[in-house]
Amino acid sequence: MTQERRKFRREGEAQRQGDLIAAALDLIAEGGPQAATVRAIAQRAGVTPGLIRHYFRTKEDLIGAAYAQFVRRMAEDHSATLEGAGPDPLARLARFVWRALCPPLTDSRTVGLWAGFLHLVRNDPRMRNIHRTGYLSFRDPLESLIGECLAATGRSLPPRQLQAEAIAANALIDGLWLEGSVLPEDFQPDELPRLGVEKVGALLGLPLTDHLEDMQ
Amino acid sequence: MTQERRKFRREGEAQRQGDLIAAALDLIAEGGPQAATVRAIAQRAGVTPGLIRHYFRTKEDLIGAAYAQFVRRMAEDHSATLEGAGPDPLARLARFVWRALCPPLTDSRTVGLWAGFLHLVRNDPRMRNIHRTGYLSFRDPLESLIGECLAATGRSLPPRQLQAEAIAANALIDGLWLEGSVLPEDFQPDELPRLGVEKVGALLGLPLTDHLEDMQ
DNA sequence: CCCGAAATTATACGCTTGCAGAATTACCGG
DNA sequence: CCGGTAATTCTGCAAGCGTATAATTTCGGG
Repeated sequence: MTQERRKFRREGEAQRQGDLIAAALDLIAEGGPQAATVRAIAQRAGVTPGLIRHYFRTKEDLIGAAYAQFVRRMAEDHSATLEGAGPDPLARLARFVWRALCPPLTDSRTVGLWAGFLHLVRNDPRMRNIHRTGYLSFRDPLESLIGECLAATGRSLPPRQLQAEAIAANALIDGLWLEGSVLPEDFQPDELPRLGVEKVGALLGLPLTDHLEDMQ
Repeated sequence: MTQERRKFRREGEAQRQGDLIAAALDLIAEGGPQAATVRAIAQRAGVTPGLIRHYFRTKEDLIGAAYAQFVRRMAEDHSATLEGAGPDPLARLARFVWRALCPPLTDSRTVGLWAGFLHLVRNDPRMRNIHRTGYLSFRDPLESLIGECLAATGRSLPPRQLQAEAIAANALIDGLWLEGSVLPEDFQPDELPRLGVEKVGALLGLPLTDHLEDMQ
């Protein structure tokens, strides 16, 4: 009884690469890099292991491509949240903070990916650059928004102090993001984004809570 | 030529377990869980792989013990920082925040361990409990300190709002801890703890910066 | 001084891993 | 409808993994 060869369909390069990257990200998010074996990735992508080497020179290349996509998606998703917002800087800042603390940015998958990639990022300068790009693409818009808000309320700061405000606000968001993602059952729905908007406002002395109704 | 057996010295159980745990933590901090193989741990501890199974029933047990020690050390180190402080609640809170953002709590090793353990913590309820213990042993004292400070300045909050303040302050500290640990070259020495004390003060409306001279 | 218990090493096994190359199959252009 | 191309599967390999167990060495007590 010769068992027959598995049937398959041909797909384009972009499709298959996308499938493989998505599978790798899923596995890393759930179980860390150790869970993303060549065989597991292939199985989740619905192909056989050998195909990976047809689209990526090595497994490390695939992981690198996956990280790049992860960072790019995060940045795109979040910068897109400002498009629907009006012109009022305070409303825009409130929305920016709120959205940073909602899914998909705040969920266990994201922090799982973040932690899973940390050591790869640390030990590979190429990945380190990808990381920095993503970090700044989050902090820079935040700094601009804060600057606009302060200017709108009559205050304005020298660049260095403005940057410090952005770092602190960003840290507050990051910390809430971290806690909410790691211990999700400790927070009620909306508690985290609400807390974020409220406390970033307190940090900067801005009445952000006035814009809470616009959310959700 | 029969190559001779390796010489060795007998050590007590505590000593060897400690060595093995330390070796495992080193490896996880540097390269994540995947770097902490039985053979690598043994080599770094200066013994042969078989010995691990003499002191730990399984590798998973060793990793669990390592995580427990890591969490315990962090909590001990940090709660010890309050012992040298005076009775003034404001000074105590300032010191608490300052110390949380200095080495050894803020360094790349700590965040490396934190990230390395994340997925193990997620998927193992026993480790999850260890984690929660450590997290609360940090947040609870913070909440008490904030309560004392607010009481001392005449304000006092219902428990629920006090807890929210503690969560936010803790998040701010966590976020700064994260950023400082991941991108250490982006911050000058003392910039991070100084920022932390200043911004936690801003968050709570407390004059914490008055106590900055006592640090260092 | 030596003997027994326990600490430590050595060896081996079955399994998984990433990678390589040959074999096969699906699909497109004629 | 058919042939060529390349997308995909299949098989195999060497290395590394955690674990099990037997063989040795150390060292304190008689």
